[in-house]
Formats: sequence, C-alpha cells, structure tokens
Amino acid sequence: MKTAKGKDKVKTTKEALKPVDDRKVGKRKAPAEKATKRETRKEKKAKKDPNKPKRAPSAFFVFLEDFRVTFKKENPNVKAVSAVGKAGGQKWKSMSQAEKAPYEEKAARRKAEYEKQMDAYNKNMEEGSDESEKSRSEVNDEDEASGEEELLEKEAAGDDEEEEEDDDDDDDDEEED
DNA sequence: ATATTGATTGTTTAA
DNA sequence: TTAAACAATCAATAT
Repeated sequence: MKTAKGKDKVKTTKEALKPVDDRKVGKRKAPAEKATKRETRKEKKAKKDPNKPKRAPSAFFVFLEDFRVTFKKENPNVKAVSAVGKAGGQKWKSMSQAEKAPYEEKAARRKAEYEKQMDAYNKNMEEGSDESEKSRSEVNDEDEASGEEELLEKEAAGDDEEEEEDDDDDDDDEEED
C-alpha cells in the first residue's frame, strides 16, 4: 500500500525529541556481509504466504510478551529490543519452574494452535496445488468467518492438580545411543 | 522507503 | 545428535 505521502504522523525531524536511553542503539556491528544466515531467511524467492503460520512462541516468548509491557511501563524511555531481551532473559532464569509453568501452559496451548493452523495451511496448499497458494480462503480482511469456533475453554480454576513435576530428581533415561 | 539488525531463550527442523 | 534458524519487538541503521 502506499503510505501516502501526506503527513500522516509526524515523525522524523523529531529524533532528538526523546533521549535514547540505550546508547547501544547507536552503534551496531559493522556491515556484515550479506546473507549472514540462510540469506536472512528469504532474501529472494520470498514466498509470501499470507496464511502461513509462524512458529509457535515458546514459553519464554509468551512471558516476554507480558514482560515487555511491564518493562516498557517502568522504562518508557528505553526503546531497545535488546534491553527487554536481556532483562527478560535474566528474569526468566530467575523464575522457578512453578512460575514459568503458566507460561509453558500458555505456550503449549499456542503450539496446538500452531499445529492446527499448519494443518489448515497444508490443506489449502494441497487444494490449490496448481495455483499459487491462497486460493480462496482469506480474502477479506474484514471478517473471515471460518466457522471454526470451538475449544478454548478456559478453566482457569485449577480444579485438580495433575502430575506435578517435582524437580526431585528424575534420573531416568538419559539419551544415548 | 524497505530490509535488516540487535538480544533474549525455547522450539523446531535439517543434515 | 548437533547446530543453526527462527519466533516477537521497535527503533535505528544500511542499502
């Protein structure tokens, strides 16, 4: 789309308006050679799949989503992804498994969703084999009533405790060949 | 203007 | 099994 050229949002010319707390944001590494890893994902041949689901966020990322909000709330001046990343990772390691549990559960939930999306994605691909992906689904960005509204029953109330993983010591099997 | 980088850890896939 | 890519984010830098 065209971002139009009018002055949608005032930007630029105001860079010095807010001080950058992260001084790290001023010095990036040298211009690395192009294609650092896998051509940066998709340097060319970018298969733009609108319905292609991205990987499921791990528990850490789920936690980060919340953490970022909190972090930014307490550090509105800090605007550097690295700052949140470092702080988040640090705290993450500081948390015990019990605290990470809810995040893992959420992550697992998202993982299932990812699989579901992937399934639908693969299905679509199979159908429009000769045609580019995206054959009919997804067209209106207004309301894509798929008609699959089920599951998602939040039983937040822990009624029963399943197996609680006591990190006592589980030395059962160690991978080996 | 667009693409990429930076930084974290966890998952996932390729070889 | 090992290793590397990629998942989100947002401003800044690179092209």
